[in-house]
Amino acid sequence: MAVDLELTPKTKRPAGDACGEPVVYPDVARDQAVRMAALAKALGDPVRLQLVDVLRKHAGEVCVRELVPLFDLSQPTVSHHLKVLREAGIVGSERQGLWAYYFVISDALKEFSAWLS
Amino acid sequence: MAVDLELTPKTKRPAGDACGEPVVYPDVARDQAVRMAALAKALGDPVRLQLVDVLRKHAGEVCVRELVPLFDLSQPTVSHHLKVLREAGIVGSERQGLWAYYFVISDALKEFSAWLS
DNA sequence: CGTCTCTATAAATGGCTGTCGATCTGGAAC
DNA sequence: GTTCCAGATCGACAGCCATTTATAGAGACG
Repeated sequence: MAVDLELTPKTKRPAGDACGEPVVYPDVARDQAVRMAALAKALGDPVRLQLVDVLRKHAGEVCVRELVPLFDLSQPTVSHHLKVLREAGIVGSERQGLWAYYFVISDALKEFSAWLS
Repeated sequence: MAVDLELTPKTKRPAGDACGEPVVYPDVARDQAVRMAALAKALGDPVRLQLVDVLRKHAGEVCVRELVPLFDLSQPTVSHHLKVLREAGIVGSERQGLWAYYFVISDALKEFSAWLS
């Protein structure tokens, strides 16, 4: 799950030696880094992180109207944050009549979580 | 490790019932959300995520001069990203003579990683 | 039909961010 | 000393972001 870079030989500098030629590794995972950074970016806001937290604990049970008063924000702002999470693939939503129920997509954070561990 | 919100009773709506009164939980962890979101934000850039990855694998072995050519970026930009990571508490640096060696602070991502799992 | 409720979108805005070139600092080597 | 080198900082600029108010859309209900 490591994110390798666009380097090549994977030599190791002798311990005492100073900083010299770039020690370079093959570019295996620039796109992986882009994927995971996109997830991290979506989680990089306290509101969205709390949204994900509450949705993980109450998947499919919470409608937007219940989420709004949890934050000192207007309804459109909460809707905006939910949209960011949706576009990041972290949450999904299901509309039932007048209400929209959100839930965390279970495997969305798997790759990122594994890398982080 | 859950991030609770500024809610109170922790009632659960009957399953069939529609979206009604806000179901509210005690505000236990707004600051925790702020902390973790700051970490996520710092990781929310592919360059920084790759920096953390390479530093995790080569802690204290890599100087900035070796990091720069890994990215299609100028030295000041890489230095800027390292600063962001430093201010987020994710990496530290030690200056040895002319070179600066960076390393990932081991416990920095622990809380976030645990929440994510 | 009209009206009310819940949610999403639009437009505007102030602030933050990623990037660069140029410059500064401090140590090494001559 | 002077010169060179690694790294950090500065100033500027373009693009993105979080927020708000206002509005639109879609379904329930009378």
